[in-house]
Amino acid sequence: MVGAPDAVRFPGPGSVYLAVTIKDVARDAGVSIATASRALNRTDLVAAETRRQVREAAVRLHYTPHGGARSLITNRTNTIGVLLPDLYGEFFSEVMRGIDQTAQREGYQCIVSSARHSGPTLEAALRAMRGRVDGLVLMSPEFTGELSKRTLPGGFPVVLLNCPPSETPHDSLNVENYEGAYTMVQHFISLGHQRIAILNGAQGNFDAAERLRGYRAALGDAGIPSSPELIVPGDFSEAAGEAGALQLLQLEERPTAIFAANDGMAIGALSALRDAGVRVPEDIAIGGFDDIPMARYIGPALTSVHVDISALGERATAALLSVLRHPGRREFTRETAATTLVVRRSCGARSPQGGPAAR
Amino acid sequence: MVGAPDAVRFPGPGSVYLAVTIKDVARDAGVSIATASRALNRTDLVAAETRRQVREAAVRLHYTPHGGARSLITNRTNTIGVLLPDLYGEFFSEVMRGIDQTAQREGYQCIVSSARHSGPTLEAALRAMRGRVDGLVLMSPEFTGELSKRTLPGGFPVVLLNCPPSETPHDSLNVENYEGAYTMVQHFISLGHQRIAILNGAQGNFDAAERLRGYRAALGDAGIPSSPELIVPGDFSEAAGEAGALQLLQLEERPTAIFAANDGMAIGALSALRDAGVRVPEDIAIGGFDDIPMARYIGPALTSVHVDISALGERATAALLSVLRHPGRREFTRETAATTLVVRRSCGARSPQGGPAAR
DNA sequence: CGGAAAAATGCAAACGTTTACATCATCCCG
DNA sequence: CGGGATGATGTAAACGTTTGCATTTTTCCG
Repeated sequence: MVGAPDAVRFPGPGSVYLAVTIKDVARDAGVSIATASRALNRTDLVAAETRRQVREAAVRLHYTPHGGARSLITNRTNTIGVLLPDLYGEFFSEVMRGIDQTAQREGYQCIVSSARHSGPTLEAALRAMRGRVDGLVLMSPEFTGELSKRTLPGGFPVVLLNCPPSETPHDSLNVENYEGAYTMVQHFISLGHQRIAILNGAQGNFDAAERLRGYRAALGDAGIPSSPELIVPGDFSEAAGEAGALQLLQLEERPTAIFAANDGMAIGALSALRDAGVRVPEDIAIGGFDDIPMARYIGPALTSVHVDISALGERATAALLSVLRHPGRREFTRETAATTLVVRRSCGARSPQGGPAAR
Repeated sequence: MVGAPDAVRFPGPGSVYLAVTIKDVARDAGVSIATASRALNRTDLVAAETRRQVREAAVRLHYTPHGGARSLITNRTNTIGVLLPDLYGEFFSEVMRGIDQTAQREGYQCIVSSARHSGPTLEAALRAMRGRVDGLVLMSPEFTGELSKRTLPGGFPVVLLNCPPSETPHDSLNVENYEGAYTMVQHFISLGHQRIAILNGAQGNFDAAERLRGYRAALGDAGIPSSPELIVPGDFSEAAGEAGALQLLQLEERPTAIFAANDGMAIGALSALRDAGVRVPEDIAIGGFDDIPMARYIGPALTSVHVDISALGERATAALLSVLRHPGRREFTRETAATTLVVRRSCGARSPQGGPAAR
């Protein structure tokens, strides 16, 4: 151990601790900066003994490469940005799990930011990330092609997750919302239900719109007229589910089944019905969407449209990493994630199977 | 609009899109780099007209400052690192929400990483973040002072969230696990319960250990002998709660109350009891810990030890930012987050109040 | 032992910023 | 009209890396 690092980085409002640079390591190991760099990275270009010394010095001095400086020269940050609409509930925690897992496995970090839905904030978040990330996983049901033009440098690698389809040059991955909702409602119909309500998702939300479309189509195809009072607005929150269910209970002619556009609202609705003394599924059947891990544990166990949520994150990230690795390619993929109906007690089907095993 | 950017950054395995630098902006606006930089940052040093031109050029060219280059010279990244033990469930999503919200409000980004619990991976994650962040929020029930020594440069700003207490020079914030558990069990006792079981958290987890300690103390102080078969191991998952409850049902003398060390396990236990035809709270009372947002919506509504989860993230982040802003200071704070018992139906108390209003 | 090839290492440029300092233009006041 | 103060802008150094190229050292073979 030769000398102390030569520079004590001072209270620039960021940090106080003494910054040890590769220069310090080099000096300590008695080699040049270049050799130190090589010894720490592609180990084949340097003599074994030298490498050992450099490594030891690095450990001893607690050397940390300065990510910024490195990315400056290599033109890559090894970081992906993740932009989520908001960080509520189990759904997003699952998506993040998939993203982070995949990114980490491939040696990437994640910068995550959740945008309150307004356009300007989304834009601000996007701006703040540019220059710090190699690519973006963007999950925003309000994302438009126009916004893309305005905020993303042309050709910047982006994967759109659950965004409205647009003609923008990006890869995309979408849940089969329409199909899932259709199947769920069809299932209700096959059980004999005719009066089926929907707790709708947030206004202007693409997923919500698609699920509503599936609901309508299933009714239409079965020749069941849809009645407006059975379509109640919501926002994906438990509270909205509760409120929506109460509203439906007020109707002269109550629905016999309720399709909630996500599990959170289904759970809220279940709670409201329980409080009101309405039996599920005997009096009213309930179905949700997403099949969050908890769905199987609540009472009664929730019938839901299963989405492999963490796989969503994994696939989006994998797609992004693939773009990062093969930058020449200019084909834009449009993937979809299939859904499966998981029948449990809440819908009143006679012999509920378990559905996909829980994680 | 004068010219195209002079450099097309090429497929360094990171990115393809053409990188526009401040140099391009300067040329386009007909000024020097320095003036461009000033116009984009501290606006007072430059003539109004010049500023306008530079700004326009920046917008027109989709200029993005290179975060790395900037941090190189300013010695701050405006980014904080967040290290979470794992990304399961609503708890972490809530914590993240608090962290991200606070960070964003103060102009900081978050790099988040979840570490599988083994020591080496935690260390790797820590290493990967160094040099990219100004400070760290570290949530790891396995974090030890020894590990700190080995991985963190001396004086690096870190806030420990729910970590085992240690003598390391860092700020820390801990939930009052002991007190919360004590209160919960005491509540059971006040309701007349004598045979109270606990579904314990993960082995080696500090929070879990503290909650168990509170459980034991409450029993001891009430003169109730604790019996080993009422202490069942778990890991904070719903599945573990289910399994644990089943195990308790096998006992010759069943418990009359179950304290689950977190809400996830409580929900798993509820599910098991429901399937077994055991009524809650009449036959067995149940209490949880954390009071995740969903706790009030499940059936029966879950009595739980309320923790303001997102506030946990907020406070930790605020503490970190405060350190970043006042680097001279060498006092290390040890904050605790109080808990409150929220009585709902699952514990069988006669007149459950609502507890803190749900968000 | 000589010399060429191979291996190891060093030198220096470059990455995109910010900023201290120097320079230049402008203004104001005597 | 002169000159100092002020304001606007430019020049260049520095931040910590990586890497092409030059240089030195080692190895190997005849």
